[in-house]
This record gives sequence, C-alpha cells and structure tokens, in this order.
Amino acid sequence: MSVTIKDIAKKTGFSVATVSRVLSNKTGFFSQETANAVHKAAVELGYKKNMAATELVTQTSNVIAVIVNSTKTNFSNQIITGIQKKAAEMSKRVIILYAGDHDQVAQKIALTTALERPILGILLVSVDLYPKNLLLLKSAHIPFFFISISFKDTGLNYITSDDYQIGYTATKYLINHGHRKIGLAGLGIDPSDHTGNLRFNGYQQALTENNIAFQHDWLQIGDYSYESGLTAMKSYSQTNVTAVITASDLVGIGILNQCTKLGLNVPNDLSIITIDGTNLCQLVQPPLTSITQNFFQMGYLGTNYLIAGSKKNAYTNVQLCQRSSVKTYHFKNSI
Amino acid sequence: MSVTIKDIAKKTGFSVATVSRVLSNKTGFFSQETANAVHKAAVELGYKKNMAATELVTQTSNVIAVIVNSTKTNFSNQIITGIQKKAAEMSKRVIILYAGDHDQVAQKIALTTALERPILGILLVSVDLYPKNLLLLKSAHIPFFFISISFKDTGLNYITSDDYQIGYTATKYLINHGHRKIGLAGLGIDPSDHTGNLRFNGYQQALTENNIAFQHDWLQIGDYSYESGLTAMKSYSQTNVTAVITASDLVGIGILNQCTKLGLNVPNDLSIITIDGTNLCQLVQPPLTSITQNFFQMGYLGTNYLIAGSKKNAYTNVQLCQRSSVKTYHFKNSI
DNA sequence: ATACCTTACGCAAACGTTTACAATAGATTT
DNA sequence: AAATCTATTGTAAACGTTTGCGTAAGGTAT
Repeated sequence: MSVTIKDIAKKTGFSVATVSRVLSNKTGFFSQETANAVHKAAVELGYKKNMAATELVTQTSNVIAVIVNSTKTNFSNQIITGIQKKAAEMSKRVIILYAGDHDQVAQKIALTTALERPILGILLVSVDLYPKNLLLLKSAHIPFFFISISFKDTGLNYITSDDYQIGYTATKYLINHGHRKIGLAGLGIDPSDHTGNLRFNGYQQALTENNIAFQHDWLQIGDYSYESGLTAMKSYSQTNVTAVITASDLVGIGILNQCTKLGLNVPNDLSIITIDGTNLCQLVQPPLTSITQNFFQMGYLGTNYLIAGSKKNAYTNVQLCQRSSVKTYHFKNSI
Repeated sequence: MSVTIKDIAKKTGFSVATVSRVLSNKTGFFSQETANAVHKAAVELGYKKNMAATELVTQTSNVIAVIVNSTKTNFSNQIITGIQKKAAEMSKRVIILYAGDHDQVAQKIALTTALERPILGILLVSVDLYPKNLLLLKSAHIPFFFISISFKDTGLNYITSDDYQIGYTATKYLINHGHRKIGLAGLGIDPSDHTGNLRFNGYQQALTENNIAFQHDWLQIGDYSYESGLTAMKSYSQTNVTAVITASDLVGIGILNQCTKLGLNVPNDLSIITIDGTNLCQLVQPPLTSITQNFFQMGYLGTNYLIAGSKKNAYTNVQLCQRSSVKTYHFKNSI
C-alpha cells in the first residue's frame, strides 16, 4: 500500500534496521554515504513515516494533547499559541481536543481520544473535569497539567494567575481612584468556582483594608459570560456602586452594553475594570481598563512544566492596563 | 506495563482473539456470557485500548484532523462546533491542529502531524496551503476537504459561502437604503485572494446594475484584520463614501473605531455592513448590520462531505442581519 | 445415519517500526 | 601476531491489536 521502510531497504540494499536508524537519526550508527542513499530513496519513493507503528513499539510519542473548553471566553487562543511555541522549541507536536461546554460526555470523548494512544502528556486549558473523568485521567498514568484554572486541596498541578491578587489589585486600583462603592460581577462563589472564590477574597481583603463595608448587592454572581454582564448591570442600576470589577472581558462588555441601554455612560456614570485583558478590550468603546493575564506565558510555561514533570503549581504575573473605562474621583466617594 | 487484551485473555481464560472481538463488538462472534465476562475483566483491570496498535493493523482510524489558522478572525470556533457535531453523530473523533498564521513551516508541521498516522481525513478550515504543502497533502492519498475558502480552477473541493453573492447582496442592500457611494474594505483583489476577488466582482456587478460608476478609492485593500479597518478608514475620510462593506467583522470594528477617533458617527456619518456576522457584531456599539455566514453549517456539512468522499464544491447560505450600523437615505444620495 | 449449518472460539500472521544483540571488517594497540 | 576496539550493518523479537482460517460441538435437514 503506502511506502514503508521495507521499500526503502529493498531499493537501497540495506536492511530495514539501517534504514530506520538513518531515518530516526540515530547518529553514530551509519555512515554519511548510507544516510545519503537512504534519504534519496525516501524522497524518491515519497516515504511517509507511520507514527502508529513507532508509537506502538516505543510506547511514547512526541505529541501533547491539549484539551480546551468550547470556549465561551476567548483567551484560549493565546494560551494555545504559547503552548505551540514551547512545543515547537522542544520539537513536540500538539493536537487540540474540544471538550464541549460543561458537557460530561464530550469531555469524556476528548479525554479518551487523547488517552487511547501513546501520548507525551495532556494539558487541560481551563477545563474543570467531572469527577469520573478525573479518575479516568489519573488512572492512565500519563502526565497532565492544568492551565488557567486552580483547585483547592486536590493534588492537581496547575499554572494560572494569582486570582486572589487579581481581586485585590483590581479593587485597590478602584479605591485609589476614589471609588468606595465597588461591585464584583460575573463569577461564582460556591465551592465549585475556586477562581471566583479567590477573586472575591482578594476583593474583600482590599475593601476591609480600606474600611469599606461590603454590601451584598455589590456582588452579582454569574458564569463569566456576556449574558452574566447584561443581567448583572440590571441589578447594579438599583444600587449605588460607582465602579465594577468584571470577571471576564465578556462580562465587562455585557455591563458596558447594558449601560448603554440604560442610558448610562461609562466611565462617567459607572467605571469598569475587567479581568482578562484580551483584545476585546480594545475593540469596544470606551476601551476597557483591565487586569491583563499573561495567557501566552501560561501556555508556554505550562508546557514546560508538563514536559519537565513538575509537581508544583505556578502563577503568572498580571498587568494592569489602563484604558478609558475608569473615572477618577479626586474626593473620596464617601458613603 | 499498561493492561492489554492479553491480560484480559489471561484473566478470563479466553484467547486474545475472542477478547478483541468482544471489545470491538464484532457481533455474532461471541456469546453474551463471554461478552459479560470480558467486559467485567476489562473494567476491573482498567483496560484502555491502544489505538496505535489498532491503527497499525487496520490502516485506518476514526479520527478526523482539522487544520486551522491561528485565527485572526474568530469564526473558526463555530465551524469547529459544526464539525464536532457531525463527527459525534457518526461516532468519529476529531483532533485540531494549528497551522500558525501564514507560516509555511508551522503549516507543514501541522500537516505532517496529521499525515504521519492513519487518519480518516483532513478538514482544512480557511487555510490556504503553500504549494509545497499542497503537494504533500495530495501525495498522501488521504481524503481532504476545504472549509470557508474557495479556489479557482484547482481541483480542490471546498464548502464556503458564495462570496460573489455576498458582495452583491451587501452592495444591493446599501443601494436599496439610498447609498450611492459605497466602499469595500479589508480584502485583497490579487489572484491569491480568491475570496476577495469574488466579493469584489459581486460588488461591482451590483454597482453596474444600478448605474453607479466605481471609483478606485472606494476599494481599500487589506487582510481581513482589525488593523486593515483602521487604516482603510483613514483613507475613506478623504473620500465621499457614505457606506462601506467590510470584509470581516474585525475590519468593520476597525472602521467603526477609527470613525470614533475621527469624530465621525456610525451610522449617521458613515454606514457599515460587515461580512461574517460573528458575535462581535453585537458586542460593539452600534451593533453592526451584517451578512452573516452559516459557519456552523459549513463545519457540519463539510464533515459530511469529507466522510462521504464528495468530489463537488458546496455553498452555504448567508443571511442578512439588520442591526444598527446602516442609515437609510430616503432620497438617492446622488453624485 | 449422513451431510450440512451455525455458533463460539483459538491459532497465527500481519501491520511498520525500533532496538538489543550479534556479526563483520578494518584499524589500533599491545 | 594476537588482542582489542570501532564503525557499520544485519537478524529477529517486540509492541498490541485485528482477522482469515481452522475446528469442535451441537443442531437441523435429509
């Protein structure tokens, strides 16, 4: 059928062993002449390696599987770019698997697609595995690493931003700009949303340090989606907040657009600082001030940790990008 | 090392042949009792199939490789969702490979990653292969199908929108709303951009039919990017156009934001109709009227055609979505 | 009773590689 | 001259699965 090393062996007169050694570049096992002859024959015959055979015998491969959510939010591209970069540097290949969106079955399919072949390791980009699927993953004894998600007390390793720090920094920034009534929108604080909890804790800490009493209607929970932003803003219009921290850029834009509908101006009537800092921030008017996560680096370093077999968690730095969605009050906007 | 059918065979007392037949469900070759015993043993041992072995012997697999560009534009997600849907229906798996952005090497890596293992077929999502890589693909004798891209006179099969129709429809729409000076921005008209050519032709046809003489500064070429939109608008501000058709949503938003910088109002000073109609259109203010492509269906049907081995090209329907970026002139906006 | 199916299973080859081990020839050392 | 080393190549086993072919037991038709 298709051309194999056996064909090359026949054509060149060498054994398949020699051909294999040349083709997989096991230096020191062949002469330059031999190598030339083999390579020449290979291109003439249009040889293409059959990785299935290689993976079968070596029980490893150079491909990293990346599992991503059918991305509501849009930062996965940056993470994947980082992954690709590092992978290319270490001459690894990467394949990407979509795990749907909170879809247990799709998640399992993606996982088994990865697991049922020899693979270097698995990178899980902001996917929260269902318990059953986590068991499946663990039982495979294949290295894995989570990116852009964190967990409490599980032994799982991840790289992400320091979400407590994010919550704290965003809040502090707003306070420094004279805000005292600050909302937090679009995330969850039940145990399943660890990220949400951390950000909320950082937010509360900053409030407390500045003697601001948290009011419960400042927190509008949600699922990081545009729609979360829209509905959150409806609630805020009944409150006295002057600024809100949004859990994702989409939430921020939801807030922004709901403001427009309500006849409110950003930043004059309401300030927004958003978490993520993807290019969406610069697409809307006004451009949104953001706590920008270093998604590229998450992917880059995460890949590195996966390959190195790191057993520790890591955090990437965030950066505050001032744009035009936060108003400065020179007097304290008191109670 | 990991558990194989041999282990199951040992445990159950059957031969590997029988175990294999049970596990791959070759009905008619085993009794129900046997099947139960085998399945029981399989879960007890934590058996996981080694696809490399299967693919090696069968020389096929149930995985479809999807190659995408490191997506400047953001419609790939919708296409991929469509692909996943159809694939799931036909119990195929899909893996996604990023081909970088106009990066010949990355493209080749993605291609060989797919090619060097048995695979059902390859879907190329809006990627324009370099000639060398196209040769590589063709020589592999693996089915492939292009999505969201079209070609002139090559024997390549694709599914996409009818780009001539898109150009025509958008132009006609603007004319019907009283516009006579209509720009087209963000695409190319050299031979390498076949999509751009088709849209331009449709645009010209609509102008001609309505006795409008095309002026060369109405066309601002570009590469479908946000930046293309920004620079195009700088040029338009020196012209008399009242409306522009943008080659992608990002181009549209670029135009929109440049208008803001220039102190121009959309749609009062300039109307925009954009091609693609992704969710970006609803994120900006004003929401952009669009020619919306059915990306989901492209993915869905494209997958179907790939599996069916279709040798024909196909076109999906587009839909005009009125939003708020086009102003209606009740008098003809004459020369 | 014979011939013929059917059902259920095992044997063994095959897929295309890699690699441990063995072998050869020539070069170098003693 | 013998011993040892080095460079190059070959032989064959192994990876885990699928599947054509063979076979044995039991059933059914004649």
